[in-house]
Amino acid sequence: MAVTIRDVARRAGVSPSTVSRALSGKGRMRPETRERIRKIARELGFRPNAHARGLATKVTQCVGVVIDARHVPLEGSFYGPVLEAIEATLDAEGYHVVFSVLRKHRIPKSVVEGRVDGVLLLGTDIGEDIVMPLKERVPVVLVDNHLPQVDAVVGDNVGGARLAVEHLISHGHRRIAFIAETLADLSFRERLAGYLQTMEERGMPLDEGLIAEGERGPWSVEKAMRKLLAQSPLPTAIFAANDHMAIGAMRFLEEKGHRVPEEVAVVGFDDGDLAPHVVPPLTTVRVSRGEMGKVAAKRLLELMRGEGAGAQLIVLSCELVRRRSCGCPN
Amino acid sequence: MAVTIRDVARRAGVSPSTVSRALSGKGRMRPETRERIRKIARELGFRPNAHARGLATKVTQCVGVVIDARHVPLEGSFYGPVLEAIEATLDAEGYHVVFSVLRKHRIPKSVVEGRVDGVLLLGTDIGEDIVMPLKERVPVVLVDNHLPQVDAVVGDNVGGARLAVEHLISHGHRRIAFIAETLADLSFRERLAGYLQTMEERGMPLDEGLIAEGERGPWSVEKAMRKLLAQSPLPTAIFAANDHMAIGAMRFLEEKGHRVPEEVAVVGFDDGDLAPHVVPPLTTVRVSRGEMGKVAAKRLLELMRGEGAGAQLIVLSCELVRRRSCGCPN
DNA sequence: CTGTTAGCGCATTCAA
DNA sequence: TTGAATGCGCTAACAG
Repeated sequence: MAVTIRDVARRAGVSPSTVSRALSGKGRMRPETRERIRKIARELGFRPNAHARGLATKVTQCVGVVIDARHVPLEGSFYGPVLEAIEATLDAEGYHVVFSVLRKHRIPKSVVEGRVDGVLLLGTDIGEDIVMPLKERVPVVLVDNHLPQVDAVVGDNVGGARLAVEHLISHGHRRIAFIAETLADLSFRERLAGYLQTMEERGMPLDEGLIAEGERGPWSVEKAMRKLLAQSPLPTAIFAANDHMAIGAMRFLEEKGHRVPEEVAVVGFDDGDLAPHVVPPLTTVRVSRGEMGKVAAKRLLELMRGEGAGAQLIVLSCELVRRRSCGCPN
Repeated sequence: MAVTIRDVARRAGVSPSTVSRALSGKGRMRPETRERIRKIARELGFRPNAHARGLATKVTQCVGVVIDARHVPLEGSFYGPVLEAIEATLDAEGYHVVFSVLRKHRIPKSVVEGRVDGVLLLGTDIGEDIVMPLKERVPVVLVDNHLPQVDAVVGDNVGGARLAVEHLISHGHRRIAFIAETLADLSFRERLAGYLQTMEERGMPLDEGLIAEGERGPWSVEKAMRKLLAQSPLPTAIFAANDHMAIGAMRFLEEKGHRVPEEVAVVGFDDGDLAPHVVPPLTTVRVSRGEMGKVAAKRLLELMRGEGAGAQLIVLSCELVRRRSCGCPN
């Protein structure tokens, strides 16, 4: 059996509650006794039992990090670095991370069992049906997604898309297409909006035929690209809603004998692990995933401390990473 | 306040202890009362409080998954899919995953605070200094690493290396080099052993100059490759201890004007996310990371149930994934 | 400033 | 088969 607060108390000749106070730092007491007790606790190797403490205080010192199942099968998942940053930030404040995957849209066990003081929800496609019930029990911060009245941190999808499209325009392109796996995802719709705005502002030809949606699953790129290649004249550039689509598009173009970027330039979004390694290296929009995790964790910390009234939406700005697929040299 | 066992008891007209029995399934009781109580509990939306239960039973229903810090900064980390498989396996058994990163070789807080019933340690480089203290408190399973007297699941590094080298030999190569970031890692030493064995058995020229170790950090590939390129004649093939080294080697060779695989064939190890996407696509040795996580989780489950006396080492066999960097067509 | 008392919610004796 | 009593280890009122 591990050493308890009573052992320490006995050894120090005081009561358990005094030990509790000495260790927690709450309430006033003679500094010298406090120090003496702390020293004894250290010597005895005392470790507060998390369950006992949780039972008494109703705080767990744990936060749930739940990832939408839709994002996990993808290797090189976008969220790995986010998770790492979250863990680092939370660990520094003495919190633990309870990691889980959101399956079948059932609200996470960790929350219903009262195992966590707050929740970070990662995924672009988590709806109110799941967020609202959670939010009634613990503070919630959405990552890479947002909903009215809920705290969230997201990348600047609209701004990032503008960067991409502006860049393509600066290369002299006018017929610029947009492709996405789906427009069901909020992020992708926002990127489309950025595309649309920029095209319109810059007086580019806006054409239904230049906007193609794929579908979930392996044939997504195929479907979207077939539509684009049916256009004439062909678009001279493609802005894809994420790297995955962009890379798929490059492969497809190559197969059909179109050269990238000479005939068709391509820009992606995410700056995932693959981007620098594909051929040609992919120009893409980056939002720092580590920053995203860190900021989200910090916001949740505030919420759990009862600070920060009123939901806030934190938008992280994006940058364009120029590589070769857009037509930039070297 | 959430509904407790007492609420259910009151509603059912029985005592709290009866409810506890009904819900836990332990101890005999009239099946109809059991059902009646369970039904009421369901209606009331009763959720056992994890802390109370943990305090009473000393089981947490949590397992710690800790990843060596050395592996986390790498994007596209090898362990993402392992983590996912672990979570899925454990979740199915009602366990929660407490995720953390092993920093500065300090034994994880989650364990010292008694928050977990068992621990999965991921990382090739975790030593006895950290494993042994942990093992005294809870069952431990090592993943991708092994130590005497400790349960572990690993890929068959030796066998995998043999596969790679045999394949290169079958392409007609004789001067086959081996490179690794470091030989401090057990996995890499095992891969070297597999290389050595195969070369010797097949009567290939074994040459100190064909074995190059890099160093931790960005210059690793550079250092190892310089050594190889100083040889004459040059090796005609390179077996790299992991994909990272293999890809680096390909870039280096390309820069120096050597064509892969025509002049120098390259085979990696891991089959990470990048392998199919680099140019030429990398031939590499795969050990299923999902399987690794699943098997490790299952073993830990056994251990936590008190089954499985005596440490066991579970070796997962590898397969060679043939792509183009080895000289295979298409 | 410190000790006493009384739970937190559940599981588990032991009686009935 | 069921209920009452007790304790898991800690915190928090309230006295002293």
